[in-house]
Amino acid sequence: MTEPTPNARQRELIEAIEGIHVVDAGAGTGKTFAITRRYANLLSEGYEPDDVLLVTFTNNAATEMKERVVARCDYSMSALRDAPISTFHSFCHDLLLEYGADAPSYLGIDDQITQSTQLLENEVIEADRFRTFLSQFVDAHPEHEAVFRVLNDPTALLELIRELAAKGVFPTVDGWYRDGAAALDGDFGAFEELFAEANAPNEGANGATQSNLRTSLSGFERDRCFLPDAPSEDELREGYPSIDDRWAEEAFVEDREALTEFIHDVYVEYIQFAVRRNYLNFSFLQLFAFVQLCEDHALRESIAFEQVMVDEFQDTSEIQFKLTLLLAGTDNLCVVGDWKQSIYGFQYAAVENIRSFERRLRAYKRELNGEHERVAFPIEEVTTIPLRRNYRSTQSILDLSRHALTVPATGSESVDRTVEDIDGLEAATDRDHSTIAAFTSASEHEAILDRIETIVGNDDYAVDENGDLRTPRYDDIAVLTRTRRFGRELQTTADEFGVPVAYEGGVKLFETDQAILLLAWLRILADEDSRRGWAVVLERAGYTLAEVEQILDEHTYPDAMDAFRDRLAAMESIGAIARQVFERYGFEDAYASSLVALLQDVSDGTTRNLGGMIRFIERSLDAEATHEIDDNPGGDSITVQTIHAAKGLEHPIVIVANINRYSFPPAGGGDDRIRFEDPIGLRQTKLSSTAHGQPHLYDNWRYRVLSACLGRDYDEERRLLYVAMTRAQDHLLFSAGAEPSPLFENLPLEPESVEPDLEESRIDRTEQTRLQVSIPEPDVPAGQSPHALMDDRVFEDRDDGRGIEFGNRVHEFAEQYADGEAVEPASDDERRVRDFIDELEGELHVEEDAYLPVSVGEQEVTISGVIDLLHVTGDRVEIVDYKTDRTRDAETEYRKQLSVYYHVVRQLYPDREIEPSLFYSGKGTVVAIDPLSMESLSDLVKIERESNRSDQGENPTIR
DNA sequence: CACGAGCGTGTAGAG
DNA sequence: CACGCTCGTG
Repeated sequence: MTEPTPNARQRELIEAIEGIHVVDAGAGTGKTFAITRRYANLLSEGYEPDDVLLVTFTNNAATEMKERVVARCDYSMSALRDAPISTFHSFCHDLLLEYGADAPSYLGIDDQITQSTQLLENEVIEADRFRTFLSQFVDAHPEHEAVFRVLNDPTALLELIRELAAKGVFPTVDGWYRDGAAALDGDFGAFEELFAEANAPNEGANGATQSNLRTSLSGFERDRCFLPDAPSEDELREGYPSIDDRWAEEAFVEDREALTEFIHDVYVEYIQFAVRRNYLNFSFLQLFAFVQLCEDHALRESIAFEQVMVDEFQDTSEIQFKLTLLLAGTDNLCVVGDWKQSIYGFQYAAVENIRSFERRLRAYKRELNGEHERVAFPIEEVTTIPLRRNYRSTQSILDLSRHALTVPATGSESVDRTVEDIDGLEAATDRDHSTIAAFTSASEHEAILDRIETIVGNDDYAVDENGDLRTPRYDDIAVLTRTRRFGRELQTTADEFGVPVAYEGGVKLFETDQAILLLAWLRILADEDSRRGWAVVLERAGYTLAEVEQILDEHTYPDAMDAFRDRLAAMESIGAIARQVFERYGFEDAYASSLVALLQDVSDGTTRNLGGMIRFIERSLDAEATHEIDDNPGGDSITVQTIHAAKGLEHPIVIVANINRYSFPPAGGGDDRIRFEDPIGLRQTKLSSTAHGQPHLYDNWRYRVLSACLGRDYDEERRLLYVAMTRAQDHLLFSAGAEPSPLFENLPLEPESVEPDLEESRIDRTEQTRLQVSIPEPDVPAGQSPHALMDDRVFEDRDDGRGIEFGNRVHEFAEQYADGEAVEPASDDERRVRDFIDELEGELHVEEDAYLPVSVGEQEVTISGVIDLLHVTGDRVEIVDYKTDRTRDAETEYRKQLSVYYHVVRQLYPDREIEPSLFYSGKGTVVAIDPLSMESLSDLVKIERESNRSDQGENPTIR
């Protein structure tokens, strides 16, 4: 894309090099473009890269900025490599390594930050260390027993520490840093206002009705057990239509000394624990950098930048705002953001940082200048530059998106803001060809896929490309979801129907097939839960449930698997084991390599602590840990991602999906028992007491009242919806299921109820480098392996063969050899296999799983098996099954097996000729097989099932 | 008809 | 824990 000419507002920003500027940069208004141009302009005005701090939200954004700056100025990439263009976290990291050795001393902690201090990025590992810390903490502090008993989830405590750190509340060894203690107490004045608001009478048809507060306190005692000092529901709700004002103070004022002490001790001792063990988490990085900059005046003054720019300011936390002020040596400060796109509240982003920029600026300057002048520059003059010209979407999309910010998120919520209060964006294009539509369906996944099939190739959904409209493709479409789960489900359904999908964003790495198999093998190796491990491994190999059970009961594991286990047992490191497992199963993808890297990292590369590793994986599963994985298969596929992941991106056609009750907004909230909330401060929802003789957890009635006043804020949900909508360039669709969310129903749309009909689109048009096979819905179909179809009488009295063991060895060799491993043939048969493989010129796929759905009457049955070798060339695909038989007696039975593979492979490679064949290793001959039709296979399954019904009972289902 | 009480329900996001 | 539904009452 050629760089456009900046518009008037953008030019104002680019050229405004002095003074404080708040850039209110709406979605798609060329923010990154303007920032990079401004940066380049600063350089051309004589600033050195070292004079200019540019803070970005992610490391990727930092790299992109650098690249774009390089394109605009005389500096090279290498000259800018060390320029301060980075995230807050990396900046703090660098600062601490260089100057922060003594930062802990300002909190009264003796240990130093050293060059070997590591940044601990993995949260599961940190949670692990925190648990270790906590158990020794409890032993050392019997006085905290009562508060500790209240905790249900120890990691929630770590979460609380992170929150306090992000809000600038730090402990010192014997108290709180600066005015941290005040924040913990909360602000009664501010609370009183919330109380009054919640307690104001409502207007009914015949005069005043009870206040929201009074309503929500009905059922005050339901499912609860309070201490005897709690008022009864009748006492509390005595007044009408409002409850008595005295309850504000009664509820707010509470003895929280034990709680505060507990949190203080856990907090400060955990910091000590971390520093002593040479690690810091993201939160402590900022905490120590802040403290160092605060206390070391000489350092602060020497670092102070002449120019500071902060991007995505709406997603900064309180501590980051303050860090910004400490790092700015002059009032040449420029923050860029859009409150409407603030969606990281759960990472403690404070939308007020940008919404109330000037108020916070004044408050923080005053606070930081308490006993020493740290922020010397004047802050009186703040210039706001609004960027309103949108280069992404059509006007109709932009007009609709404003409604997202005013839609009630629940049936009863009233939003005190109207569309007119929202600054609208103005489309740069005159063209408005947008289709804006909404649909609901009881089967939402299918309805979405159905709609996608309608869109692709349909000029009603033509998209703009350099000013011309063209026919839409799959890769023009993005499905954006609030929750990751829905995206993953959709991906599964799409695979099933052959709609090409690329899922982008965080992946729950430990829920992938790769990790599940690895975990299974680790369990087998460590002999912990080994039955579970074997079950997974055997099922994966295509054994039916009944077969698996038999093997498990009799411990008659297939020889090849036994041998493989022994091989793994000899491995030195977890990384080697993982690599070996993935190699065996043919996983050469991004998931596998990320897992190897991660596990290597976790185990410090050397130790082979299987039990520890199993627990790490289990806990990661439990914590639903996600990892960013670059797994874009390329090609023409739709994008599925969460709204969070889509931020900053754009797509020609956007489908905002799963706008359903309990999903968007998501239901519930944390059940953390110790919380820190503005303005009530630190609170516990449960109290431990022996009021009735026995120690017992009681509900805290005060918290119950306080939380009723706080209410729930759905602004962030609306902003998420806004972000989703403003990703769309040409067309914007909304989808919901059987129970749409109020967010969906209250948008000015006319939803259409649809009944998806995907029969016709069930054609596989995917052809990807990685072999992917569709696995049908798990609940209906029954599973079989191709061997079940075969008449095994032909195998019974064969003394010509050399037994299953020999066969397995040859297969094992063939697999390893085709994979390029350095293995030597140990028999004539293996030598013949080697020669055969050497002749093949195309791409080889080894041990591929094949799943074939077959309709038998009403039922869907899945036949699964493992293809020994696929040989793929430009125009054909050869399916090879090795046989060590000396005769061809069993060929009619093998034909059934190969037919199953044939139909699976045919779907994967629709444009190529498929050649199923047997390789007889005894003679080195290849025999082509004429595949059976689907109908014949279906009949075979039917016959096989009828003959088995008597002794098998219900057919087992597999997943 | 209007309001309030009682009850069943389902439970994220990401560096 | 807070939604929305249903049922009971004035």
